[in-house]
Amino acid sequence: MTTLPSPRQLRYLVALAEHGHFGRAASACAVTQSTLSAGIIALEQQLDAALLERTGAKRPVFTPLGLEIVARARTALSALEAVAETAAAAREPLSGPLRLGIIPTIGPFLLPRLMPRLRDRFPRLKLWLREDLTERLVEALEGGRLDLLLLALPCACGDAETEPLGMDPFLAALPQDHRLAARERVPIAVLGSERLLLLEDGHCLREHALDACSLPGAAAGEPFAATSLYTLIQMVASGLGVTLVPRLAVRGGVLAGAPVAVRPLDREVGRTLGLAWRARSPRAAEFRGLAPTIAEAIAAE
Amino acid sequence: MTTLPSPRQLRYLVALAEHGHFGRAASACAVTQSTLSAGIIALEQQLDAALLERTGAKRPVFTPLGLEIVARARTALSALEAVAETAAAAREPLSGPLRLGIIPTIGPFLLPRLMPRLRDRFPRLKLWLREDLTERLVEALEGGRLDLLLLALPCACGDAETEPLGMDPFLAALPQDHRLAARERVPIAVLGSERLLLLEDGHCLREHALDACSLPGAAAGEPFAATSLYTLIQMVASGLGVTLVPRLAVRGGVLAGAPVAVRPLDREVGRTLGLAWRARSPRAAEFRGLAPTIAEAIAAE
DNA sequence: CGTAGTCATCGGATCATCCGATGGAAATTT
DNA sequence: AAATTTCCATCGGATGATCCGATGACTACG
Repeated sequence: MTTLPSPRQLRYLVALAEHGHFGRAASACAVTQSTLSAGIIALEQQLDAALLERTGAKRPVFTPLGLEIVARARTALSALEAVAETAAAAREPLSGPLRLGIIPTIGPFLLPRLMPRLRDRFPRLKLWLREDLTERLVEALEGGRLDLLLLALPCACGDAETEPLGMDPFLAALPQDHRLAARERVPIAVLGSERLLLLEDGHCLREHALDACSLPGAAAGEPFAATSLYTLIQMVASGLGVTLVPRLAVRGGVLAGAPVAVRPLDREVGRTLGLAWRARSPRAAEFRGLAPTIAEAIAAE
Repeated sequence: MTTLPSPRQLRYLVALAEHGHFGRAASACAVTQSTLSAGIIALEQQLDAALLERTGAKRPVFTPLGLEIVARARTALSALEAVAETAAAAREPLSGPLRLGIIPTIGPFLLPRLMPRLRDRFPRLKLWLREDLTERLVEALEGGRLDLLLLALPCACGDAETEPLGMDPFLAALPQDHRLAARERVPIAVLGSERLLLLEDGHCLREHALDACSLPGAAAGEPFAATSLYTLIQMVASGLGVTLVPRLAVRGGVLAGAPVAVRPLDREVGRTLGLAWRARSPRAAEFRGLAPTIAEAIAAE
């Protein structure tokens, strides 16, 4: 059985790598510079490895091995944190800080109904919200800067674990005087011959809507891409074309009195909303426990 | 910044889970029972979590949370070990114990040429060999019981990292008096109408050979599956049918004087031999350094 | 009722870690 | 060129964590 490096010393090393300065790294660890310096030296002795180039340079310079060790130290430290977090999560589930990422085509429309429910059922939960495109949210999730994502499935979310929450059907949004507005339901087939407006690239809603209509991506005229669902609706109201909006957004008030008619499609298509989290997160069980409440908010009128 | 659990106490906990007995776990950790007991209690207090059911039972019983914590403690400990191992590997690369798994259609034929080369170039390397089917080797690799695999690609080796070492072409093996033995090269197309003998299920060589001939798996008569390349050759010698053998095995002496003719095929097909290791292994760089030597042994006459 | 087995607790010794002060080298200023 | 500043390494002494051996408490079993 080999002797394991001390987590404290690993923390010193990681802090030193982050700050590039003994003194600042020391105060970040709430110890004196001498302690941190001695800790690094002791670590180098225990590992029998040169981590820093001791050339008397102004700033500490890491050897290649040193950088490698720093990377492994980071993962070891977060694995240790996971032990403590698992215990903390079991102590009082669904409490404490939770960093939630939401895509822009869900957030503004769902949160007004979701937040009161969450405050009601999990009063000790402290939600930190961040709204961004799927791709960036997934990056932040994998980087550990977010704990949980609320987005539209399927998505390229790597090795994250996902849980579907419910269907969000698409509705056709038309200018009020459009000839199709007279019909009870809009056939998907005719959309291909209309001027179909979409969100700009990067919004998953764009791809999901095209998929739903079985249209190729190129069919969408690029100059008419909107930057948000609100502006998209305004464009429809101006008679520039038609679009698909998620029912969630309509219920969330995206129309806001604009002269736009929404009609169901002749075949129910839509997107599936879902949660995503790091598969190895100590709080995975908690997140699953959150799902019913969110699903309820999605299904609510 | 949260307070991290002590690795020592985590080790106590894991040992207790493994031995199910305070005294034996303690001696496994080279401490007294009292130390281990106190360590577990201190860990429970620091985590503020009940890990054991303290019912005065004969054997320690873990709570569900306790088992979860044990699992996370294991990964945290191995992450810490990885730090130390990275330093050790950098100190003297390609030395120390290396647990190598090899599939049966490579091992007996390559090792006689490989081992002297390894002893020559890496005299401090201590090889532990295990021969088994691909599937079990991959299991052992992921379970940490093996460090490195030598097998035929492509294989379902999960998230392991692989490095190709070289091509091992297939040759047709025929009874010496077989009519095809008179030809310089054997056309792949005619093999479908011959009685094709293969290794039994589980050997990757079986699938790779069928793939090479673009034959469906069902085409192989099950009653004629052999358990090793040696017995397969004996079956060919007895006139039961024909087969494909890797050139590596022929050069390794699999024929052993049997009345069997080997002929190249009309199109060069074969399998790719390669190495596989856990992507996060601290010794990944070492393993890559091993590849040229093995490739040389494969390519050698 | 006594014995064996097992885990928890206690007192005292030991060792790792920490801090403040100081040393010494390089960069910067005067 | 000398003085000053900045920065990292080292030292001595205080503190706290960890360890051990002995002992206590509980259960199981004959």
